[in-house]
Amino acid sequence: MKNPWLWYLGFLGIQLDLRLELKKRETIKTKIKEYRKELKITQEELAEAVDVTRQTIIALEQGKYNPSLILAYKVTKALKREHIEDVFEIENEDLNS
Amino acid sequence: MKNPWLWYLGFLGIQLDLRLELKKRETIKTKIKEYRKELKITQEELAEAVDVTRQTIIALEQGKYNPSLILAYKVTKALKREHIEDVFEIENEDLNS
DNA sequence: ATATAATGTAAGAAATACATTACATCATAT
DNA sequence: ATATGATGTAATGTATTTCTTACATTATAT
Repeated sequence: MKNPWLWYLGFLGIQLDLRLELKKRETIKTKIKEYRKELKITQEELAEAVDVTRQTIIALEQGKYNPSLILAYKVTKALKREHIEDVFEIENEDLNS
Repeated sequence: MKNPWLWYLGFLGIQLDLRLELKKRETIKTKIKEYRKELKITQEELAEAVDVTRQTIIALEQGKYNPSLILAYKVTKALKREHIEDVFEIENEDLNS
């Protein structure tokens, strides 16, 4: 990399990459943790109730991914909520992922 | 396969396999097609609106898979419905998949 | 202070949602 | 009767969810 302009372009590229990465991985805010604590159940118990691993619950609580509809529904019911949207807050920001 | 009992067991196994296969792939009834026709839009138009391919819309209309939450949400809004559950009817049968 | 329960992190394998391409069928209009 | 638009099927590839295993950290109780 001799040419500093090319180098700079590369740098911009990396920045863009990081932003896209954030945009993709970021949000899908959920109230799972909040509601789970209200019900005084552990991650493990919730996991068993909806038939996934504890890792999956952790990832969901941290908004790390976009769950399948059925899983979102099961979690909603396990947390005694009526609508999926009560637990998973989907915002316009998420809508370009 | 000389022993007919073994053969029969194998046969039962295949039957079970087929049933499980159905159970997995089957349902997730949706009203996508119904609501889409009400709005007089084509599969292609809906696909563009929610930013997936037409193949994906076809698969969803046929209940061929369990969409991601965000996709389910986008489709719900594109069809002018309030709740995801209005469009995707998740039933107890689906809950062991 | 230390054992134990609960939560978090990481990395790789497995399953499946979704994309892509190409072609087939069906309906409707001309 | 045939062109055209809308819908359906199939096969293969890519991306992301979910599982598995193992270990690290934090909270709680004794």
